[in-house]
Amino acid sequence: MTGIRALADRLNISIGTVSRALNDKPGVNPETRARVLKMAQEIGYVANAAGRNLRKGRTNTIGLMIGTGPTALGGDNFFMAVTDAMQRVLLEDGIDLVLLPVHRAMDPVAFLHRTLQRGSLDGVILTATQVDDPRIALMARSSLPFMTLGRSRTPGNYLWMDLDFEEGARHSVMRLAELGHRRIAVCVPTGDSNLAELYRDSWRATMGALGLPVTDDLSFVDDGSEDGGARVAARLLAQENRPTAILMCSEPMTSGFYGGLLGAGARPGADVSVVGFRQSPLLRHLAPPITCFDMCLKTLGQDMASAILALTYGTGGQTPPRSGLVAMDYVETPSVQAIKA
Amino acid sequence: MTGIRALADRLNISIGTVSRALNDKPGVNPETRARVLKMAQEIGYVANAAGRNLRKGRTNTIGLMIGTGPTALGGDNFFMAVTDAMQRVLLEDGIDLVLLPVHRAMDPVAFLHRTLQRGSLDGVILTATQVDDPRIALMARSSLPFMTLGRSRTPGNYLWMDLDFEEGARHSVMRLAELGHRRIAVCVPTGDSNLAELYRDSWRATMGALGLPVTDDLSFVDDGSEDGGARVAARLLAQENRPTAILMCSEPMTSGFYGGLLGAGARPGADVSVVGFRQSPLLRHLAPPITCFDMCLKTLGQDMASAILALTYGTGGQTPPRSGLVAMDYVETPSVQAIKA
DNA sequence: CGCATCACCGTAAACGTTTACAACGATAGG
DNA sequence: CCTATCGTTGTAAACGTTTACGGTGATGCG
Repeated sequence: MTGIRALADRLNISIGTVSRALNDKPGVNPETRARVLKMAQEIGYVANAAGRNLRKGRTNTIGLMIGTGPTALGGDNFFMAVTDAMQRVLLEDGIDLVLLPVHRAMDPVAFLHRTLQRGSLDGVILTATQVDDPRIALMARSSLPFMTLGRSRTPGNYLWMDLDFEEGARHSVMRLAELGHRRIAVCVPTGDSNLAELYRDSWRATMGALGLPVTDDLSFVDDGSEDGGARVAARLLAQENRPTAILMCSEPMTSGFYGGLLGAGARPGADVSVVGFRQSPLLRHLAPPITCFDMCLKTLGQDMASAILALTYGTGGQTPPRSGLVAMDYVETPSVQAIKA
Repeated sequence: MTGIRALADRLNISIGTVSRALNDKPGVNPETRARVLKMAQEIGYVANAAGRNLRKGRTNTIGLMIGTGPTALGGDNFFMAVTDAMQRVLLEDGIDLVLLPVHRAMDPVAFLHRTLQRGSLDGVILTATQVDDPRIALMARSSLPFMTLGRSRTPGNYLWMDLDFEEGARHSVMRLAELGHRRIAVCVPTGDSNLAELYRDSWRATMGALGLPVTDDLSFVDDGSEDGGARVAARLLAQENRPTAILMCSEPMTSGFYGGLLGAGARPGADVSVVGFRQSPLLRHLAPPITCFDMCLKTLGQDMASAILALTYGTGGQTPPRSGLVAMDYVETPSVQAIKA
């Protein structure tokens, strides 16, 4: 004798009434309801998850698919900051978050497919979206609510939220041009990250609009590690007609790039202006401090949590959440300096 | 018509046989089994989680209870490193990991109690154990397998794994004494963390054994932030009979302590020897580099995952996992220097 | 009084799976 | 031929909950 049965027996009423009382359904005597709630509190009854899930066809669980390793979105603890804020909102509604980590050897699509089939999720959040991401098509076919952190070029109208790094790249280039820079480089990690792709596209477009050169030797690519960043520094310094500024799109690479410059006797800021992407513990102690974007990851996480909640559990009443970009503030430091006339 | 029923109908056999075939139960014709598996693969059938959970009374899910915020164990991305390694092992057995984050305003015990009652977990891993942790008694009463990352003084024989920071403190003190230091301080964050408690106890015991002074002015406590570390530096420098060395037990505090020293014109290493705890991105760019312990978090995560798997799903055959400490390597840098004779 | 309405409650079906049990035909042994 | 055994399969109960449905007594109204 366990579960709701035990509770009902102890009160000498039926399990139906107990269930109605606990779930705030109409048609139960207020006095009876009070007795049920009191007894439930007393014996610490909580509805069994599997039974409820099976009957209601919903699990109160949202899946968060993340990549792992150095090339994960933003690297470092970007992810923790967003996740923490998300969980805080989800918990208020009693919704669990389960991590779906994708490691190098796994096929993300097959993994996601299996997970969907198990029916243990009410909704899904995809992160680390690729330029052309087959997971989006899979989700769309699945009829399960989902959204993405980051955009993809996969067509279809799904819900996404993203940081406005296109505006970030545009603003950085314009500011550097204002300071007299003409050879402004960009650096992205290898891989298929849509973030990197859009960032570089925006750099290219802005450079073109300003009549600045957009040549291959201004576009650096290496793996998204500190070593990769150091190699980029070496390659940049080796050019006879050096870029005077660079936009970095990866935190570890930014750190490594700094190290590469300093190791070769070049001064960040004075010799090569550097714009990073996100402030992070990894970069906080760079000297000079890195120019980068101040992004409110807490807001991003909260907004995403609210959005997936509305999408998944929302009654038709409220307005559906809209896709959108969250702005970032460009914070300039001596890592960006004017060209000496 | 959905689920296993659809699969059975398509093959014109009963759902019982299908289930037996999929679960490798004996008593099913090999040819039939092959047909079932093939068809399952073809239509992408995966057993519904809720149905299976309800029937089998197990959920293939392990809960990981974590603190959040700056005082979380090890701060920074210590947690991510361990979790990532854990998940990799769990995934191989098809076990999910669900995060149970505890925020400041929540009562961890009530939260854990509710979660247990829901019956959605097969096992639990507790982290950030307090000196006297009521969650351990709760788990022990629950008859659910559990283990902890970190020890507590709560009696009872439960399974735990931990980093051997007692040995770390002991080794650090002995090494500093060998270098001529006599006034060796220790710094821990405020709060009830058992890690900090044991660390300081070990410092005290080793100091005593070596006949070195153990006075209150050698024991610093402040909140576990960078600001807290900076305040400790100020207080230390203000003493007339300054400590010549200090053991730091928190990453952010170590970073702040460095900043405090440098801001006051004191040189880490030359003026005050500093031993950190863990190498991390936050500390990687300190100058001089910080002396600290090299701990293999990947191994720790894997060991913990294997242990909780054995404890939760293990057949009686294998030997039960044992509690234990994982060793750390003391890596000395110029942040620790000998006393000038 | 007869009937309809109402508030409240109990009953039982349903969710999708696993598994104990029964059933069946085939084979073997007496 | 009868029976026992074996291999394979079908049947149905069970897991714990939610909820549609029907039932019951009380109340209101004509």
